[in-house]
Amino acid sequence: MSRKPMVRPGGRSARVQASVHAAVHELEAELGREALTVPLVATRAGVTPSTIYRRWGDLQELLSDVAVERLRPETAPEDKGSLRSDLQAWAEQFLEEMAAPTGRAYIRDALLGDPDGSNAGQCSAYAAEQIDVILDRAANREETTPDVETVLDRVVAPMMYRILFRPDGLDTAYARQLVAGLVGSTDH
Amino acid sequence: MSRKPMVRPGGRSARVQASVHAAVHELEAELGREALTVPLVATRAGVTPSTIYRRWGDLQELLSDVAVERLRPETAPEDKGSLRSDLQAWAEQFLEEMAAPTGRAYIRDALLGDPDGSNAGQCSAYAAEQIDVILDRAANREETTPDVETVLDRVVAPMMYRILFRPDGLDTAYARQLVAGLVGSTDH
DNA sequence: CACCTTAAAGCAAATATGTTGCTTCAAGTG
DNA sequence: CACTTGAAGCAACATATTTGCTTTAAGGTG
Repeated sequence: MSRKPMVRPGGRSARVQASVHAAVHELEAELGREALTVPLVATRAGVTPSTIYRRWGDLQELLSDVAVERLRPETAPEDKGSLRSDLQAWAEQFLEEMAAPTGRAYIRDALLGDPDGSNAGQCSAYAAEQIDVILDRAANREETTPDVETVLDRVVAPMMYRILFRPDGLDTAYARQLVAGLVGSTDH
Repeated sequence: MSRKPMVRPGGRSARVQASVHAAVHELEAELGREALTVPLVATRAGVTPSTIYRRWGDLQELLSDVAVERLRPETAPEDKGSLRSDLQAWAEQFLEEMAAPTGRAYIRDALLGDPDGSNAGQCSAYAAEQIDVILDRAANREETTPDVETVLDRVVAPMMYRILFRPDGLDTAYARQLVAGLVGSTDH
């Protein structure tokens, strides 16, 4: 981790980090992502620009941090009673969130200001965690389950690919179809 | 297409575009991608910075253009005699090129400076074209073939996902395995 | 082939952003 | 309650970006 926080918790650094993140959120909401600049964020956060430059390097790395924070899932995936329906529900929600303009912007930001790939890795880890929960549940029900890597390849990757490279005509049916293709061919 | 060329071909604009692109290539080779700035590129290209700002908007959009140009495949995929071996050879080469540091940088650039997604779409279109050639050939041999979308989902997307989100431990075996999984389950 | 028309390029001044050395502050340590 | 130390503030400086206006040359017209 190049320049990341590693904050003395509770101290001044922590307060600065919090107010900078908050400023980004506010300004994104008020002016839109395009209008953000480091000096602007700094002013809103009540901090000098050089503080931001020294801690984050540049706007992209800051936005990348904020984006990853926002991409962290907030709730465990819902229990729908079977592997297939759990996965479908999760995939549909994932696609809905990520394919929306806001979601796409966060993904791009997370990827962009990420010299060493750690933020991108974090995003993938979040998805893997959620899938893990679903697969564990299925295993406890004695269902046959694919492994996490396979779900990433067959469900998450295609959705992400389309979100990033071919953003048109994505809908929840696509997510269902991917899951059906996987679970259908796995548990015969 | 927001601000793109739309050049009177052969005219001054075309020369400027060519010399700017050339300058980017030279400077990337000499100083590395990190060191590029608009004024630097402008000077090398023998052009004023405002020309670049007006035509491309900013450095990222310029680099995105250049990156897409470089991601264009140069040769048709090799004919290895069967769908499976054609796809495996193509996928291996694709993964090798794209997972290398240079390739990763181009993909990132292409995605990043791409407000409307047209450059990213172009990348995907390149892959689709190559796959199309392979599938046509296979169809002429009377092989059973998946459609292009399926190959994108099952082969290209997983490779891209890992390149972008989990760049570690990628090798050509992974590409082979993806193709085997697809062709195995398709032409039984 | 001279003469318009019109995008696009050049130029330069004004503005905004990013960088750096040095000073000051305050959280944790003995 | 000093003392140490990483992080923040400040200010001067260096670069990069934007903008209004002028000039150039490509392509069309009579």
